[in-house]
Amino acid sequence: MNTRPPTLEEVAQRAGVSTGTVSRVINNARHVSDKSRRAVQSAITELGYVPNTAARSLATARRGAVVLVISSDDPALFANLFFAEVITGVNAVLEETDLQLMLLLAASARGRERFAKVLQSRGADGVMLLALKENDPLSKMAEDSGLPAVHGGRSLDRPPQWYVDADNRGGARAAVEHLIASGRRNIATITGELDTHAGMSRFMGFREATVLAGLSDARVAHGDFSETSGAAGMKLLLDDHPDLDAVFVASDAMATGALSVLRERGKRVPEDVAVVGFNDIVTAQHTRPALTTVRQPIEALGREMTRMLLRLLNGERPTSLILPTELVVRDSA
Amino acid sequence: MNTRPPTLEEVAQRAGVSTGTVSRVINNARHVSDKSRRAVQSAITELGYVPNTAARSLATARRGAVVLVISSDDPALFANLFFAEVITGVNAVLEETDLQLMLLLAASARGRERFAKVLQSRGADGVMLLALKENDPLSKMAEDSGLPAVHGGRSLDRPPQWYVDADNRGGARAAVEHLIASGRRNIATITGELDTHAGMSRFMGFREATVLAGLSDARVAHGDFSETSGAAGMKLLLDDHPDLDAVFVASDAMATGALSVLRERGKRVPEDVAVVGFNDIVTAQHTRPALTTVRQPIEALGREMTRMLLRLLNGERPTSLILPTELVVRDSA
DNA sequence: TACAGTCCTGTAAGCGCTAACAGCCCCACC
DNA sequence: GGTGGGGCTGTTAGCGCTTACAGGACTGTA
Repeated sequence: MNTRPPTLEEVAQRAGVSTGTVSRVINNARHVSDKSRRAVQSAITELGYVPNTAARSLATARRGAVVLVISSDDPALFANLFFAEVITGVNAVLEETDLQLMLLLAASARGRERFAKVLQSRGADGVMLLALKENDPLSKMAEDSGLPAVHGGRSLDRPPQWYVDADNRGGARAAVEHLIASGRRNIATITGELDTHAGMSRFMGFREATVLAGLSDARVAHGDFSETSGAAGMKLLLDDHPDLDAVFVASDAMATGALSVLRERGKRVPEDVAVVGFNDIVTAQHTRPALTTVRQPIEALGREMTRMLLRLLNGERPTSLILPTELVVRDSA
Repeated sequence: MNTRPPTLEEVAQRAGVSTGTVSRVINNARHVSDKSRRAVQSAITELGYVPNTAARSLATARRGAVVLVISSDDPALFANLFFAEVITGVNAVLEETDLQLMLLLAASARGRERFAKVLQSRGADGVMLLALKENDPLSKMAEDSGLPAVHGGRSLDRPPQWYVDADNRGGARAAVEHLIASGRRNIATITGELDTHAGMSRFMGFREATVLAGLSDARVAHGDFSETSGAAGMKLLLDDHPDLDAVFVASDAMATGALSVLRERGKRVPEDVAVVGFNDIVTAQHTRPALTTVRQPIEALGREMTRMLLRLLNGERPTSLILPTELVVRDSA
């Protein structure tokens, strides 16, 4: 549709210097006189020259892009705006560089193939992986490729070398300590899937807080993070431990389920039973009563993953990060 | 970290053919004997060869990527999972091709600069633009670049050549007709910003439905899509038109505000006043009562934008699309 | 047998950039 | 006045692929 964009060579001609010099100016390398530099710069603006990414990539073997891979097809991942917030964080850091962001949803087999292609064809300089399940093949693929890779979250089996994660354990502990501080003594929990790092960590946090306070950690029901499993867990707990006066629920979705069971059973929240959730999903403030919960710093997760990847690309060896969580006190506890 | 990936030339050597032939096999062009083809294919799998994207881009002047640009920094855009859904749709279509998705948040000045760079450096083969405001500079930038560009949504001033939009007018009309069908006669509306295409279309839909039914279209309050403006609008309406028995609200956020005002004023929903929103944001099903609203096909929007862009890249001239909306009947009307 | 027409294949010239290399000039120092 | 060492610059060989172009090997036809 358009005329061909100007090339570096044309800039060189117009500026009356060689291509080498133009290249030096563009990459602001040393050994360029002020005179040449000025000549080149004005030639560049006059021509509206912008370096061709492909040519540069080919010559430098650097791609100028990183890829963010989202593995989970779990709609719950989206339900708390996780996705949008992570990307906002990633973008904020990348804006300061000249790296582009590529996005890949790799839940399907086709998506995994495409990821493999990107890896093999060196289509990106680095990888950020999000929402992997246990033993997710993507993790191994990334590792095998030899590209710098940063993970969001950890898996239980084999923690990745570089990751950023939220402090699930500390968050859970803070939640339970809040319950204790408000006078609760018979505290129960509904756990998430214990074969996930997050699920297990939140459970450990619960145990830590109760045991440290000299309370029982025996009121436990196991869920899978879903709303229905939260409801089921709450029923079990009420049947087995009718004396409970508080419950720490390992996800807001489960907490929503728990709240409706409590309502059915005629328990007042928080008077009879206090409830704390985890995640601060968008609907948490719209439940009745509004849900007290633990918020994860999701945008910061995106930011820090990106910063870590940049360091890796830069040849440094950063250390993995655990980001603090925050207790959001509303009405349910 | 790794040994250099195999090149096309190495494949050629191993297969005992020339690089030209290998290239033909890869791009499955004609004029390759079965024998050569097989030889090449097995060499490829043995070596684990994947074409280098940068080299191919340089040679073909095609980038193998399209960019999705999100302009708005409005968190409301995210609040209904708009973002995630669009991307899911885009990704679904892109998966069938070998195009990669680049993502750019271009709300900031820096973001706009980066967008310009992508455009100028031919960093992508095509563009999808989302959530533009009126007179958004991005729109003009895309146009000037000459790259194929598809818009999600329209602006009032100058509709883009290729766009996909939701049927705001039809959705509004269906909402109001639902109110009429359930016996309401004194129907009000709270509009969105009337300098946006969506805001104006929804208002037009309201007027169309009321006028066609021989009802008054005079009960109007103006809002800006936000929750507080919805509350303010509802107050005005109740003051000016105490006889109203239904209200069509041009966004769910505003509807949420309206609901709380109605509650304050002791109006029962839907008995005294029926309420219909627009967007079907995630919280709509958690309001009290659950909000009847108009759902936009957001994932389909992403899909269709992408399909349209593919056609454009393919040299065809598709026609712009208006996607149907759907009334989701819950408890508020 | 000669000829044109098909297929297939190899060769090589780019695509637009970077970076190593080699020169040049100029200055400082002895 | 000779020597050495910078700083600057031009030249050029790639980076790994695609794609004319120019054959060569066949086939079918005259």
